[in-house]
Amino acid sequence: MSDSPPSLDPVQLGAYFDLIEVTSLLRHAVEQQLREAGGLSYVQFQLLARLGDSPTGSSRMTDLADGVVYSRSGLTYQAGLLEKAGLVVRSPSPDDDRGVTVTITDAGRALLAEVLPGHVEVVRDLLFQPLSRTDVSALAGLLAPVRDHMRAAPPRSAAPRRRGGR
Amino acid sequence: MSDSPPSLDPVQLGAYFDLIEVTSLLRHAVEQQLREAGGLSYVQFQLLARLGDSPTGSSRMTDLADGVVYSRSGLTYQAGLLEKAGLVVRSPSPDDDRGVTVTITDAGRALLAEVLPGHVEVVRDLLFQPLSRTDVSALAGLLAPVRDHMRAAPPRSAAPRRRGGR
DNA sequence: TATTGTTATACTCTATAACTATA
DNA sequence: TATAGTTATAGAGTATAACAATA
Repeated sequence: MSDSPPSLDPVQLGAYFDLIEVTSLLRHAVEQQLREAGGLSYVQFQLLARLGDSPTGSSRMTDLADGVVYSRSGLTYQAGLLEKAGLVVRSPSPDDDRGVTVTITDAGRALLAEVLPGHVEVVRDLLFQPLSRTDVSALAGLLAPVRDHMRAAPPRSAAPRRRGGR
Repeated sequence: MSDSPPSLDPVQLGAYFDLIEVTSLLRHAVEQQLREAGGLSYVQFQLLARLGDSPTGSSRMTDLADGVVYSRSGLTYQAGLLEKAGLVVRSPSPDDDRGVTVTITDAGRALLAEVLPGHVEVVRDLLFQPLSRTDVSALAGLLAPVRDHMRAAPPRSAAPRRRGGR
């Protein structure tokens, strides 16, 4: 089961630990802000933000699930919550009768707008404050290839049978 | 409520999104590996790893809770699970009769050893594969100050009244 | 037959508040 | 009075499997 060096070198280890710690703390802080400012979980915020970014303000369930790394049923659950709160609407997809199109409502946009400044503030104060402009560019440059690599490579052990990557 | 520029610049935004996406995917993959290889959640793995790293193999509850960003009761819950599984033992602290010392057992160390290679493999394949040695150094160099900054700065909006940072 | 989405269900995790015991 | 830890409890989130409807 182990056919490779059993450990990471110290620098890798440090980078890995710091990455985990930094994002844990950031996530924690952001979730708290979102909860207090708009009663939103991070996933709900991501869904709203994604819809808000879309030019049409809508998206199909499957595309949303793929984008947010989520199970189907989990998305149905969250979409149900958002719909109950009046932040999105679900309607049958025009081209595919099996599909469901989720659309952000005006109330959804309003809540997004209300929550965003605080969100941005937390991210800036916590993540970017100790980084120079150059640092941020460097960070972005390092993360982009990793992101692309991860998107391309399914977890190997997981069922690569289904679709893109679950 | 908003007294600052409402958005991040595009480079910051990209870095932020990529950071979230990368760690989400990494976390997902790692959690799956840990679950399959040893029936451990990520938090449980973190606790075991922390104890395994300690020279004595033990730690006080409070120190563990602080380290893993956790509520007291949450740690009690997890420690209970680990103890029930025979991976750790809890005993009264020698110096402070209020305290509880958690110690990793041989079985805990064995499980850790069994799970670690696969864990390392996932991290290497997913996170480090597209990064050169120099890249990793640069990443570590960027994350370290952020980590220190976050450790130092409590979420501001949260109650800074209690202890370190909840 | 494959895909979309929902439902039912069961489980894990996390946090809050109340409580006990020791410093 | 303050701190360490536990307990009770309640709620949110997640995933799996079975299902209905359409492609």
